[in-house]
Amino acid sequence: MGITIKEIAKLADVSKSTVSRVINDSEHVSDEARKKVQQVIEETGYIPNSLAKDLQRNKTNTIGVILPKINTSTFSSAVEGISDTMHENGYNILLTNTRLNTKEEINHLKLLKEKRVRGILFFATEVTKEHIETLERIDIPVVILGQDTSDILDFPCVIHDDFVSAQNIVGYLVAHGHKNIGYIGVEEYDIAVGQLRKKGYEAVLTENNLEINEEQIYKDGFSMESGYKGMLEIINNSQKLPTAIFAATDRLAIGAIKCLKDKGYQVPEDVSIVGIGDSDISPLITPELTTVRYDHLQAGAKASQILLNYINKQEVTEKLVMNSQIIERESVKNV
Amino acid sequence: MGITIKEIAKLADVSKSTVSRVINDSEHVSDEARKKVQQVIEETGYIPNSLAKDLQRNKTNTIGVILPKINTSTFSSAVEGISDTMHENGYNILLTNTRLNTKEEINHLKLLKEKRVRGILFFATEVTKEHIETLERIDIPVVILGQDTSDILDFPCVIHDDFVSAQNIVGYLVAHGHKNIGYIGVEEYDIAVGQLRKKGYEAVLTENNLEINEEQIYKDGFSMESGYKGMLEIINNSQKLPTAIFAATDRLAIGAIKCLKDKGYQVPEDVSIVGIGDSDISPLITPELTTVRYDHLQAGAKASQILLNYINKQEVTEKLVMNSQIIERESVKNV
DNA sequence: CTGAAAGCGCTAACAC
DNA sequence: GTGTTAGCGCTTTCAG
Repeated sequence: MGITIKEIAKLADVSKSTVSRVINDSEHVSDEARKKVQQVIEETGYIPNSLAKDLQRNKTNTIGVILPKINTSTFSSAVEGISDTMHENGYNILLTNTRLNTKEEINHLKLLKEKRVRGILFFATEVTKEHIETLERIDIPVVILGQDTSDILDFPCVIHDDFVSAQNIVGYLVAHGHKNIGYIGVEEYDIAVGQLRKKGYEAVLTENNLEINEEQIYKDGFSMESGYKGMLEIINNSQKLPTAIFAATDRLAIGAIKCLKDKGYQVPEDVSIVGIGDSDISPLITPELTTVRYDHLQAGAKASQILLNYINKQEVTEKLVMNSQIIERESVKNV
Repeated sequence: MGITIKEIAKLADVSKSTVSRVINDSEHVSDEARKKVQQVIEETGYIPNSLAKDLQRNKTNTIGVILPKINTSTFSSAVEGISDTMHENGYNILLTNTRLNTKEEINHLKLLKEKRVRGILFFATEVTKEHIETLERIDIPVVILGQDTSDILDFPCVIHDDFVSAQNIVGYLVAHGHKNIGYIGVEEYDIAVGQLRKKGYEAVLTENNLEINEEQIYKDGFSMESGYKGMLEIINNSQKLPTAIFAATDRLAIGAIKCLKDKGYQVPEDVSIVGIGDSDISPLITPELTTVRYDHLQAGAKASQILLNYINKQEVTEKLVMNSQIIERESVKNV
């Protein structure tokens, strides 16, 4: 059963209250009593039960984190950032992984409420009516990461500006003389990655009076394989191969590069490629990938800070747009 | 404050017990009562407080995970595996990150005890007397990952056989004709990575009557930069460049490759390189890295299963050695 | 400075 | 089938 405060009290010949006081570093305890209690604690190896404490206090020091996947550099970096700043502030992290199953998110939200977490960091993909309803009901500070929910939800969010990033990097391609640019992205249920990045791409093409060629647009999942398959489709379906490809994520870009190599094309000599995200792999592949850097660790840290402020009823940034920058490497050539 | 079981009881015009029964899917509740209670719960959005429940039951369904870093493919994959199998079995994960600070481990252990986690998955690096003492005192099922603690600790562990893996991959180098093989590793306070892998390397050289050349041995941290620096040192200090390098981890190997390239050497034409770990980056770099595959996701899953058995007082594998295999890619040439 | 007592929200006998 | 009761281990008034 484990030893309790009551037994410590008995052994130290004081009351529970006194033991509680020394545990919680309260003043108003005589040195003598404190010493005795500490000694007993030391001897017995007593470790207080925070369930009881949290119940009584009606608050925990646990932060819930909901993410769709963990073994990916985006999320694990963000979690590292979260973990850093939460640890510094005395909070622990309860991790829940929806494994890309959006339906599960609602359950995870409820689970975290059951645990009475003090706040939630929610890596959102899509946000349905049911999400909104649950989020509002649970009455826990939440910060949304990765999706701009500022006009549908009354919670702070921290995002990268996907539309602008896509514009920038596609603009970079245009500036390098590319006029025929293909697109490999993900399904559009994902607002940030699926829709915004595609729209940024389209905006730049339209702006520059370049043709948007449907058979050079491909959308599927997030995996490297999707990137590979996308590139393959574009190769097979194109009358004329695009001179450049904008991939919505680095991972996709890497898959595409692999495909091009397999098919005997050279990157960037035959086809230039860019991505978004600056995955840790990107500088290591050949050619090193030109991309847009998103600092996920920093995003995690910032989001944590916002959540902390929220919890402490301080002023809160409603929408933090992380800035991003183009990282020029080797996968684009002038044309 | 949140709504409680008591209020649900009142609204549904039944007792707390009945509400508790329907929440916990107990039989012995009339359909009528159940329906009424469920309706009230639905209407109010009531979500039970698991702190109270866990306190009363004297058990939680959360598992503590202690790791030294999260944004690395080794750990995030392991956590993915853990998360998968724990989720399937109705457990949640409390993550604690020591950020490579070994001294912190003891505190994290205590913290998890406070939270009364049901079991702990502990990614160990070194295991000191204090560790042992704490581990034994907290009286919680623990499974150790990454270090063979079978003769000092009475807890199950799951490991990769680092000695044998190192032997195998260095043997592979020897089989390809290499006689002058350098080593880039990590400090030896880390038993598995620092000591065992080095010993495996030395064993093979000795066995084959090859010279162990101290200026071609370098030890430092785990980062890519360490690999780079290590390679640089070896280049600078060697009378004659080794024909092959065994790096204790893929990350180190990748750093070393980068250095070689920067210095104008070709891999594997000038120097062959191998690593251990099969990081997800390894097949993507140029040249693709020949290495030993460790399946960390699987290791996480297996360790979880062992922990679960331990918790349920079923029989437990005391020491699970995950097998590993050489993945032949492009970074080694015959000499 | 210290102890007694009440109670956090819930479960689990035990009666009815 | 259902309600009553007694805590789980702790904090927190409130007296003394």
